[in-house]
Amino acid sequence: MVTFSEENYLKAIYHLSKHGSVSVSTNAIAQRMDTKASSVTDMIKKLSEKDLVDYKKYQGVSLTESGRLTATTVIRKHRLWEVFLVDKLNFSWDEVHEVAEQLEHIKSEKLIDQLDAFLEFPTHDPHGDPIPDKQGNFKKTEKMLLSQLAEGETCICIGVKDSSSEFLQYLDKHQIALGTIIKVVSKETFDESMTLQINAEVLAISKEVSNNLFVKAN
Amino acid sequence: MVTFSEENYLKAIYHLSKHGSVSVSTNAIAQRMDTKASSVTDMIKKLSEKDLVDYKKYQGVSLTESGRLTATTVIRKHRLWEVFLVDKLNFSWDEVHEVAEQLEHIKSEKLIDQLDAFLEFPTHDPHGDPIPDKQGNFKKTEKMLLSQLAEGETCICIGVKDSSSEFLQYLDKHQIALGTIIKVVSKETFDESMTLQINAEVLAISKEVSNNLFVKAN
DNA sequence: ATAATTTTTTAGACAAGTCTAAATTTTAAT
DNA sequence: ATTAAAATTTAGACTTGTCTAAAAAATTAT
Repeated sequence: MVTFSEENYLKAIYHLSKHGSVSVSTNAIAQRMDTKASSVTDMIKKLSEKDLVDYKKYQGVSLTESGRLTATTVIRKHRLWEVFLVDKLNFSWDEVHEVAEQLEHIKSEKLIDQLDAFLEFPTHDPHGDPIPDKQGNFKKTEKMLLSQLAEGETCICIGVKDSSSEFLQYLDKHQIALGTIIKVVSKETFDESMTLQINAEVLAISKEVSNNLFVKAN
Repeated sequence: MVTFSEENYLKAIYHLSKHGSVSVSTNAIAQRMDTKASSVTDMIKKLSEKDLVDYKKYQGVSLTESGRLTATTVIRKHRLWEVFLVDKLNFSWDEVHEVAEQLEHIKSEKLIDQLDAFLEFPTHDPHGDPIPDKQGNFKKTEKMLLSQLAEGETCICIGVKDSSSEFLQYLDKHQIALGTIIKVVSKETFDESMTLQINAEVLAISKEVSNNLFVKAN
């Protein structure tokens, strides 16, 4: 039995860890969940006890396979309910979040399976975020160059085409690493330059950069 | 802010007190909620503090107007969700309760208003129980048992008294569902059996069946 | 490399909701 | 009207999830 609170922590860890890959700091979780670091430590211990996260003191946490599945199931439920609220109950896209935060914790596999069918197996929620399947898989998004993205799209850095040390140093300097989430804020047509948002920072890049960075669309 | 637990207590008190009129004993609540009398006393104090019940030590509790409205709102939500589960998500009558017990606590006035409209303002849940309006008023129901009808009368199936899965499966097998129109073709006095017309079919039933099917005379 | 700062954890506390066991009040029985 | 039985409440404890304040570890800066 996973409690509401535990589900919320797992969801937060999932989001902070870019789909459960990297490990997440106590403070990051506390900030995201608007709670205290000490509360996070307490909860992490419980999650660890239940084998939902891997945890070593002072080393941050990461989701176990079981924790990841729990998190994606909650996200799946949240997004399916959002579709329901918008498509069937005439909610506007900005009203759904609060209610979906409650509905996502309802426990019934049949409920969510039937809801999925009733909504005709939607692939994205009203905010455009993808809805994972029952196994927690998001539809395969393939490797592409950053330059291929359109304005507003978000992606994850998964590699470089040019692996010269100059380029790598450039990336390092601008805090772009493997797993970094990059959002394309704007894109100029005439020189193919872009403005990116990386964490809280804004960065302008040339086409030489965007043509040499492999990303995975979100 | 009323908690899930408080809502469950108010609902129990409402049901035990026949629509909030008479006062209810601690033990009766404990028995219905499958909890201990001491826990009930503790909770009653909290509810009394919040002016949801009137309470004098050793004298039992009764709902205040505010408590009654909270209780009927929960019952309204429960029953609307049951209709949703059966009508839209293909749940059978006997599967809905557990899930509705969770859904009834979701807090959103808009959600329940829109759900009501989406379901086209149902007056009864799948068990034939009436759905109160927003003010907590139940529509005067002419609900009766099929066995009370005379030969030649027609009615609409609105619910079951016996909700065992055996009975529900029997009904299912013979194409009797919510909203099914039933005509009493003949009625035997000696064993109270009946012959019904359902759609184009004719069906003979025993008094065990007619005594457990709620209908609304047409 | 040591000191200063930040992050994380621990210790101890609190509210909600529950429990057991004991005390108190009410009700029923003689 | 007393006594026995039943119902109810109190007292003290436990769990979950949170907090503050202090201690410990890790990181950063000098």
